[in-house]
Amino acid sequence: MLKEERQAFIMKQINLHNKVLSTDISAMLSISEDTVRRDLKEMAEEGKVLKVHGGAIGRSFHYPFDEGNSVYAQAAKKQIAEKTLKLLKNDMVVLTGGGTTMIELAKAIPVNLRATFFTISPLVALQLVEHPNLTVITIGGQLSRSSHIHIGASVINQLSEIKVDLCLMGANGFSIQDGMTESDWEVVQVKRAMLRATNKMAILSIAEKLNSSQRMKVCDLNQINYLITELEPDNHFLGAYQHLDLQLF
Amino acid sequence: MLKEERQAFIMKQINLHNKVLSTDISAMLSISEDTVRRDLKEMAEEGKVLKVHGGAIGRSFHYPFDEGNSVYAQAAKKQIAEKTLKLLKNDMVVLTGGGTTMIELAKAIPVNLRATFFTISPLVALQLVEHPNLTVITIGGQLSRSSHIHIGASVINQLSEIKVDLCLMGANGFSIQDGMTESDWEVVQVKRAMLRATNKMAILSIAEKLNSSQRMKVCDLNQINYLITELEPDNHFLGAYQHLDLQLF
DNA sequence: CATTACTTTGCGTTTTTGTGCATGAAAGTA
DNA sequence: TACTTTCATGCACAAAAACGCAAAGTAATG
Repeated sequence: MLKEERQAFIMKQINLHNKVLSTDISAMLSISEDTVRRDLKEMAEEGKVLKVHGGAIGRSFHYPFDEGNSVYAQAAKKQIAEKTLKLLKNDMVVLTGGGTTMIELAKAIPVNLRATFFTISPLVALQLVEHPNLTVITIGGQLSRSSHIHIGASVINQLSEIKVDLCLMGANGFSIQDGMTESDWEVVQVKRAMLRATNKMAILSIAEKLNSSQRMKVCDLNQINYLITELEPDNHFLGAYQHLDLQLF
Repeated sequence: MLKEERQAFIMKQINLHNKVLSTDISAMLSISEDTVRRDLKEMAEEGKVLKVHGGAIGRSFHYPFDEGNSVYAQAAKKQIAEKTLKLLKNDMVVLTGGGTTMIELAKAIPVNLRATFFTISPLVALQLVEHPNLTVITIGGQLSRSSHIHIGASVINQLSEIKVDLCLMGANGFSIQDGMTESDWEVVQVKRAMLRATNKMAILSIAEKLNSSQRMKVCDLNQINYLITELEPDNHFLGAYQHLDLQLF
């Protein structure tokens, strides 16, 4: 049997079932597992499949929307993501919100981090689950059309039943006078519930959003433990926040 | 024997079997393998065949993987999606699984449909929420790395609390003998819970997956109300399913 | 017809490629 | 932790390809 035939067969199986086990292919084609593994390795190098322990899975599931890097201030958000990594330790339980900054963080997480992530954002969940050592749990509920996060009573209810080490979220409005603010009532409810579900709260925000306010208050600044921006902590722009009981990154 | 003759013969064999082995041709025509190799090399340079170690394969063989949209059998899946639309009525409550076919369905839903969709797939949820008149509710839980759907006890628990009009899901294995089958135990559990949560069950599957079985059984065919494939209902390939208490589309 | 130039073919040798097996390392699992 | 499965690596062997070369065939020309 030709190598190409075998690989075509494997490809077909993957397209059909989204995954193959080396042992299965080996049995089906009566060839050694070594050969299968070498085929999978080759196909993986060509980008046709994703090799995993025990076999391979299709690549088509690899998140279709993430092409086209049209994220606003992406460079800054990547910087923020890098800084945030310092807060993440092995075996932590983390809760995250949504937003493009959080997506950047999800991408930036090192592959060897072993942790559990709760998230209310399906996008973040899909990004996180690409990491082999993360357990990803989506807090489900009604999906908000505008913010692409889960909202509603069911989300708040589920959040009331967990307690995590660290919560990461973005901020819509953030200022000394008004604390953390939002424009959407539903989102406010969810963020408050997230606040109650965590020991430590970190806000990831580009500096541009600081000193701005929205209509509805989420919480006071004293409830925030960490503030992570793309600026250096001693930047004069952050002056107003440097004396607070709030760690800058 | 003339070179043209030989190459015509080789071409015929390739059209017939999609591949040739150098040794076979050599034996059949009583010429040296070198000559065959040289012929194949020449034909490959003209683009007539694809030369591989051990022989050659038809052009149509290797190509399909590289070209086009990376979703397997997307045309068929779009057809399935179109047919499925007939089952959807305004104000319905629908539950969906995951998979590329379901994504295609989510894309194909008309903008004016007003309905509520529960789904265990974050990808499907994100696609559905683009439609202005749909309410989208994600059944959250642990996100499966391999299938990108939510699995686990929490999912099953949430499913036990809802009752929907129609459930749409894909099938990994589907046959008269074994019913609907899956290869992943967790997925089996979730699918069974989905079955319990719905009044009507529709299976969306490309015909290629019919008459194939996986290791674990989800349910018998009599629990399925609709089977939607890309084929016409009276297609002879579906013969075995035409007499069942199961509506074909 | 003979000569020349060129192409095709087969054969022997060397290189490359593909496959299976053994071993120890790594990853996953109970 | 201990145990099993899977993986990577090196090795041996076989199959196939590439290469050079010589023999045989082909065509053109004087």
